[in-house]
Amino acid sequence: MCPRSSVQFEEIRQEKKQLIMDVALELFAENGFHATSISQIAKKAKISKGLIYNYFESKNDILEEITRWAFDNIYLQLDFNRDGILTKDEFIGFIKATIKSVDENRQFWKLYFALVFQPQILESYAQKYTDKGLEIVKMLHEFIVSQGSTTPEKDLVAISFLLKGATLIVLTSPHFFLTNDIVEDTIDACFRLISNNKNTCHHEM
Amino acid sequence: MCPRSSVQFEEIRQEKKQLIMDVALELFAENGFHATSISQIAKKAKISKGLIYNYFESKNDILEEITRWAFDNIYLQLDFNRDGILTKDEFIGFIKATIKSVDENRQFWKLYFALVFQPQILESYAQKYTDKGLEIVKMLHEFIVSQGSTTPEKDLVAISFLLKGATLIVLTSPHFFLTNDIVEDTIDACFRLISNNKNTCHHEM
Amino acid sequence: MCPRSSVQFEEIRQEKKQLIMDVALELFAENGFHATSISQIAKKAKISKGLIYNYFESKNDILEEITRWAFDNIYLQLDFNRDGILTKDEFIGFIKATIKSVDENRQFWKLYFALVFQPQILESYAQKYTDKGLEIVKMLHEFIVSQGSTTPEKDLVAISFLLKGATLIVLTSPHFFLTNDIVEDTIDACFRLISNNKNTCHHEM
Amino acid sequence: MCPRSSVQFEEIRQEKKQLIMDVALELFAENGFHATSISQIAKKAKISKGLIYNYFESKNDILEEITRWAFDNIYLQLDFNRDGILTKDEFIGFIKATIKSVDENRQFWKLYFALVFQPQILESYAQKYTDKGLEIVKMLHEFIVSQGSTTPEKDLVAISFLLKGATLIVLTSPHFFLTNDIVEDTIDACFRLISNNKNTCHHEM
DNA sequence: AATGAATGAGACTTCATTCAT
DNA sequence: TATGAATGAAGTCTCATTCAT
Repeated sequence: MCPRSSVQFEEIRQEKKQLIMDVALELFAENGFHATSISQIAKKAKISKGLIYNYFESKNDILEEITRWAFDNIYLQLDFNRDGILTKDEFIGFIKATIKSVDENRQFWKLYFALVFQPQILESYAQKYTDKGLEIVKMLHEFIVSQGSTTPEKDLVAISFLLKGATLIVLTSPHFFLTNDIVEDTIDACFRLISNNKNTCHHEM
Repeated sequence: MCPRSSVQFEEIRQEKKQLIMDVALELFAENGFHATSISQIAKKAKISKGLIYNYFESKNDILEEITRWAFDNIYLQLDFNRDGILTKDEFIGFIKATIKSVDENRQFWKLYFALVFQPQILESYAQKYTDKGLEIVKMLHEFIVSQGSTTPEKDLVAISFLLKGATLIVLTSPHFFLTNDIVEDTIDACFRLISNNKNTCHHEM
Repeated sequence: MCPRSSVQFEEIRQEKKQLIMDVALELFAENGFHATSISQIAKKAKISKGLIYNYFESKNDILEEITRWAFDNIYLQLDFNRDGILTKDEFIGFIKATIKSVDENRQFWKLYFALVFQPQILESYAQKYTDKGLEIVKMLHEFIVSQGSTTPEKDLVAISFLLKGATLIVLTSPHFFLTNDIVEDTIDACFRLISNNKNTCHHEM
Repeated sequence: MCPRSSVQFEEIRQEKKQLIMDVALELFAENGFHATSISQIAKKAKISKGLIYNYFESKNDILEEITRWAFDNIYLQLDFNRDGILTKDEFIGFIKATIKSVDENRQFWKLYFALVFQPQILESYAQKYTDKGLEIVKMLHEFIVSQGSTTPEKDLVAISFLLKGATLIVLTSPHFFLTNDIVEDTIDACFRLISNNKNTCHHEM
């Protein structure tokens, strides 16, 4: 049974690799990168330690591949701006998708925030994340302007905070809030901010 | 050749202990708890590894003491609700103080967020943090109601998100924003949200 | 290039584990548990320190496994009382076996006495040893009675002392006595004590 | 109060030294030499660690001094053979004194046996102990002969075993036996052995 | 005489990684 | 492809000992 000959090798490889990444993501997200050992991953994936090194060069490489994969499959999907201009529905869709993504890919997003706070773990993707972030910001800015806001910069900042805060809450307090409520409240607040500044109030600090 | 007095010893102890905690906080915040070794702390503090164990029972104990200390000296100060009711100025002061605190105690707050995402590292303080958090939420809710908001729950959620998002931005993107701007924009957005529900705008400072 | 079969692995494990236990017993017996380091064991066994932890959970675990093993393979054999009653030959066999066992398993018995004097090192087996000891005492008592002794309690005590003393001498002064002489003298003394109470002497072998 | 000038220094020194030795003996006997730390000794003696090194050169030195002291004050007293010949009463007194000494100096004798089993801890006194032991053996032999034993060698061996076993029991099972009973039984057995061999029985092995 | 802060060697233990099979 | 025994560096922690005061 030992020397297998078949053309499905590549398929098996891909499945094994994905299995390892899935398990590793779960453990990294739950316990942190440094607190997760190769042994743990191997045991949970029900394979040997050695096999992992058949698919990945190092423990760090697992993290990098997870990040690359998640970046392509999760982060990149957060883009509704196909034609460069966001309609109102697209904006709503974007907010909704972002928060739902966090809810559904909890593990990745926990890892994402961990990496944001300890950027030296994985320097290679910092720039990629930043670029994508700027792109989103630009997209939002254009939308706010298109909605007739007279203080688009202020609104952009506030909406960014709102969204960031919302995702954080989804991640850290899932038992306190329903995701749907969070989505609704966030969208609602966004529009109240945009529409409100047509008769904005000034106060100094 | 008299031995040092116990007062002298106590002084030395306090100074050295604080030194270790300062250095450890810096490294924990920068690299994470697990990625920071006792050796690194010792080297950076310019003392021997062994000495650290004269002051702390374990690496975990260092973290606990840092957390305890920071909790008492940083987190607890974020409370302007001395009499149970927040005035408008106190609310503004609270927002301002929160964001400034994050800006000024960047290291602690990075550690705080890391611990939020890996709560198993330090279980002892989770409850304390949660309790404090709930207290703040209650305080904010009362303020929003006192301001005549017709949708206080919605506003509370939105303001919580705003504040959380703002602190996160202060921590992670200090080069993109001026803290003063963040403070101003956050306060501004808060009031726009609250006042928006009344369809009027008459808050002065 | 097939992987080893699990049978092969099991073989390797058993051999290596026994090697470590043999070496550790030797060093524990010679230098004491606390004075023996994992490094010493590894060096003497010609393996790496790390490998030891592939087989044992801790240094204490090595001691426990040695003790468990020795208990089953050495201590438990000191029982000739298969049917609950000791014949004269069985008694002689028991004395002989006990002393020979000490002579042949010098290392274990040195460790045994060390543990008797520092019971806190290994609390798990104290009870087991005690139970076995009481069983032996009971067996001896019955034998002495069966031999018609008029002072079985006195004889039991004396014979216990004799045997304990004999084993101690075998352990500590092997160069002063021949084991065979010790065996003979001990048996001789036992019977002299028993028969003395009857003022007769008629035991053959 | 610091620079004291007095002639009682030497007295204080002796008292302190004895205090340290007492505490150290207690801990060594209870936990073993290696498992006892200088810190423990200092704490239990209510002095500082540093002070110990004012009186002893090293941890090993403490052990040596304890052993020297105990040898002179405990072990050496086990000698009733003032004039080279042991009377019957002196023999009884010797047995009694030996067992009582073990009972009363439990800590030292536990340490003694620990050192017997791990002689490399303290090589300097091994010879001294051995010499003393041989002297006692010689004394006993002469007594046995003087009592008219026809098999003095056999008796000597048996009595040695008896005594060794008795001391061991006193040390390890103090709750099972009354020391007085042990003394009585041991003396009784000794004389039964000596007197019995006037009509000894032969059996082969 | 007395203190305890400070050191550094070395203890136990973990773990990423290699390698023979 | 797959295994897990094996390694060795590095981590946490302990402790005998030194030393300034």
